[in-house]
Amino acid sequence: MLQKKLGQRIADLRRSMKLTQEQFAEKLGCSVEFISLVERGVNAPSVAGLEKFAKVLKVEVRDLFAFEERRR
Amino acid sequence: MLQKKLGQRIADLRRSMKLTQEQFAEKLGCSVEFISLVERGVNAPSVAGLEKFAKVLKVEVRDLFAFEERRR
DNA sequence: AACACCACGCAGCTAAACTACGGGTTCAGC
DNA sequence: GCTGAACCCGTAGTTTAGCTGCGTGGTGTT
Repeated sequence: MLQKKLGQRIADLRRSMKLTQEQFAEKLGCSVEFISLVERGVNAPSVAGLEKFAKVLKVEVRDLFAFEERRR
Repeated sequence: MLQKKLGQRIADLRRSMKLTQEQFAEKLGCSVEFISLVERGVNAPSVAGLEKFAKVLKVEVRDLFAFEERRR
């Protein structure tokens, strides 16, 4: 379930950067297929991978999990 | 590098809950050795693992990465 | 028609997540 | 100065899942 939300979040961030999955994959140095898996929540990147994702998306790692309740 | 900080953070949270590594492992349903590896930054838990860690530590997943610069 | 973007299944490799055992250190208390 | 609790750390092993590649097919747009 976490993976699904994480994927959604990543897809949203990618789109907000106006990147296609292919361009995103190139910047990340990984395959397009993997991006697809991650965004659909089938797979989740490793912690090392999260670091790369965050870097390309220009956010902090913890922001990738910022879908959790926006309390306060 | 991320793993090291993550491990530190997890160790801190565990101690603040007054748990030994052994008690922590039991609650998590994993081995003590793995806890040690994670806290020292040798290994990082999978995303599914992060979910469990967060649950036991009673924090959100993103709080596990809340060591990043407290800027602004 | 053709192309861009993406979902999705299948099959595979390999790195790393995770376990088990055993020895060694530090520190507190008795 | 022994004992036990809590932890580090090395080695070696199993299994999972992170990640790739290829191929198909769908939708929308020009």
